[in-house]
Amino acid sequence: MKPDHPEADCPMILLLDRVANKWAVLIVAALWKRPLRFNALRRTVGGISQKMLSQTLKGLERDGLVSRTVTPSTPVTVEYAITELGKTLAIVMDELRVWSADHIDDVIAAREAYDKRPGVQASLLP
Amino acid sequence: MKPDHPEADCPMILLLDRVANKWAVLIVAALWKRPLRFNALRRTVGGISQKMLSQTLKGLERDGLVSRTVTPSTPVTVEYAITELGKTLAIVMDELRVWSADHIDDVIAAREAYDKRPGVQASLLP
DNA sequence: CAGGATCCTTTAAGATACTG
DNA sequence: CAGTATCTTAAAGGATCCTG
Repeated sequence: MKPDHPEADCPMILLLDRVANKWAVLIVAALWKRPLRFNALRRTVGGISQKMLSQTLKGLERDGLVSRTVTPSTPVTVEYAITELGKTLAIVMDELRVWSADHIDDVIAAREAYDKRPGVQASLLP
Repeated sequence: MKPDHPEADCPMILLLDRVANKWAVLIVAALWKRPLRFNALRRTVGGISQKMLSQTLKGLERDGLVSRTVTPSTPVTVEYAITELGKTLAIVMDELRVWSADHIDDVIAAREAYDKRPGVQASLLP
C-alpha cells in the first residue's frame, strides 16, 4: 500500500492505510472496551506479533487515536487507551464488525456458490 | 494477513481481509456510484495495477459483493456492478470515508504534534 | 477490451535475541 | 514488563508480454 496514490487529495485515501488496516481495527476495538497494557493487549488481540503491535500502536498514537501512559514503577507499566478522537473512529469500525456478523452467512453462501461454479476452483484463487 | 487467526470464530476476523482492505474499499466505493467496466474501473480507482484489480474483483465477486456481467460483443465487454449485499457493505465503508473527511485535520494535527515531540522523528517511523 | 501468465522487486510480518 | 534490533521468510504488488 503506497501512500502516493494519484487521488491523494481525498482524505480517505490518505487515511486508508490506517482506517482499513487489520491490526489497527483490532487494536482499536480492544482498547475501545478498556485501556490495556502492552502484553495484555497482545493477548487480547491475539495472533499479533509484538513487532506489529508496537509498530501499529506507534502509528495509532501518532495519529492521536490512542494514548500511551507510562507509570514509572518497577517494573515500568505502560497503559494504552483510546482517545476521544479514537472513539469516534472506533464507532465506525465497529459497524464493520456488526456488518460482518450480520452478513457472514451471506458471504459464506456466496463463496460456496462461486466455488461450485464449473471452471472455477477456490483453490486456484490467489 | 493470515486467515488463521486465533479468534477465527469471530465473523469480523474472517472478513477482515475483505472489509479492511484498501483496494476492496476503493473498488466498492467506485462501483457503488455506478457499474463500470474493467478499464474504466481501473482509471476510476486510480493507482491500482490490473493484477490487483482483477484479483480483488475476483474476491469481491466470490463473496457476492460484486457482480460480473459479460456481453459477448466484439470486443467483449465486461461490466462490474455492486450487488445488493455489496451495497450494505458500501454504506458502512462510506462511513470510513466520511470519518476521514471529518477528522483528517485532527489526524494531521496529531501527527505534527507527535513529530514535534523531542526524541521522536517521523522519518524514523517504519 | 478484458484479462491470464510470468518474472521480479518491495513490503509485511514472524521468529529470535537482547535491553532498561 | 515493555519494548528495540536484527534476520529471514512469505506475501503483496508492479511491470511486461501475451491472448481470445
